[in-house]
Amino acid sequence: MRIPKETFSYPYPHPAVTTDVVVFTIIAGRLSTLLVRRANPPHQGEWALPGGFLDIDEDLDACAARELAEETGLRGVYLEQLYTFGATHRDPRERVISVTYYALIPQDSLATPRAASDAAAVAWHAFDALPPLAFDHEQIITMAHRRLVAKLDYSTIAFQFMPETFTLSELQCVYESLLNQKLDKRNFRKRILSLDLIAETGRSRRTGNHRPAREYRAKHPNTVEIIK
Amino acid sequence: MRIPKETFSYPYPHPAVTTDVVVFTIIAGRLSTLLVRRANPPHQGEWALPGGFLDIDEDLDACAARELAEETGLRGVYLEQLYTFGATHRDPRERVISVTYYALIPQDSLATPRAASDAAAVAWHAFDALPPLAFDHEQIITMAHRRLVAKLDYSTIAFQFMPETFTLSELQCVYESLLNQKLDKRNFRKRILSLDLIAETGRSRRTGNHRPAREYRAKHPNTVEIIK
DNA sequence: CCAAAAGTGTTCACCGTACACCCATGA
DNA sequence: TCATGGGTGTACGGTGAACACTTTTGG
Repeated sequence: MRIPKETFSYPYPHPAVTTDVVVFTIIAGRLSTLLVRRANPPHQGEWALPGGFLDIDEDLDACAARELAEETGLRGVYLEQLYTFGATHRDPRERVISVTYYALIPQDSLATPRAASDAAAVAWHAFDALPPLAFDHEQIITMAHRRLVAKLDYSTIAFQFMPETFTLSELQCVYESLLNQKLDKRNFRKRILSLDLIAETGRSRRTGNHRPAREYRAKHPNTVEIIK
Repeated sequence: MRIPKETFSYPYPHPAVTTDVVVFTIIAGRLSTLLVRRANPPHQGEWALPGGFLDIDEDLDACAARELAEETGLRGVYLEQLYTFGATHRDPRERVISVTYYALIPQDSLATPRAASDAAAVAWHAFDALPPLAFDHEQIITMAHRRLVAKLDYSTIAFQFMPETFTLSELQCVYESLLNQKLDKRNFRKRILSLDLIAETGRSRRTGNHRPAREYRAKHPNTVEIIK
């Protein structure tokens, strides 16, 4: 028995629209990205960005947030539109316009990626050891990384990688991972504290055979401020 | 006699995709934007950004460049993707995703805007005296302006407003229009010359009852460099 | 008492800012 | 000779970069 398929008709051709999300976090001190292994053609078996088709009555931001939630279970994280990719043959099936986003999630958060229906697997990959990627997704990740690094020194975007409480050494470690260089401890602390954006919790962290570190929290955890 | 209309069908609904372009220039020392008066509903008779539907086999950048050329006759000008707007009811006809761009064209260039088929009129409007705009186009222009101003102090984007040759006073005037504040002449010249991005042509401009100004040209007229 | 990371100040070079007068030309 | 915009140098303060030792804890 054949079920008659519903179709949607237009007087001129329409492209498909998707959102794809570059999800960054820091795992064991290394910048990492969430990738899904494609279950279906095209590019079956290759790694790709999480993403999917826009529902016809869904806002773009909502679509990206939904894709992110489906893959990681996380809600309320930092999500920002990156760029829109629309080269004519970037997807062999049909014309696809991809509105891309990037998301930052706190380091070592219990983000347990779960494979969605159309993915064979989901996994974190270190940014400096990415596998070959489907479609134009390598280009997208490269652009996301450049944007992230650029925002480091005129915004407080790095705080989005921190859990509720953290130490200055942990924060410095995040900056060092992103910039891929060592920073001077005294200058770093001076600069961060002068921003007046974090406060001591009064507690301290004991994490080994050494002096405990003071614990801090962001004063405005849900906002990214532009500096200067 | 009825001509049978061709239609295009899809198994799930597709949004329409347009590009809209915020065209900036400087006219008589004032930042100005190109607007078209809509000939058809919706928002008939209101001012809107130039733009139109993406051809199914046309790259996004090409679509924006084509719209720009159709309205102004200009080719090869600076064009950069701005943001993608896709709120569900931003267009009452159907779901429309707008990939927006902004363009910068040299001041007082002979850009003779000509009304395209779907526009009743085309005109330059001073940025600080814009009329009410159709759709969400005011929001788009506001974002374009913020981006432009932000890029002023970490890139050489302002050179895109200059014709082939120009004087330092003209360049300073462009900065002052965009920043909406007066700048110190000596500091401005020192800063610009230290970038080593412009060269004297050897000629000078005589434009009144006063000392003629030295004429300069950009060393790399078609590139926007990031400073620092 | 030893190992390991936390915490702390000063010096210097460079850059952005403030500021006022002479120059070349046309009328 | 006068009106008009073109063209020039210096002094100061603030910010970013370089740099080494003491403190606190657990084992």
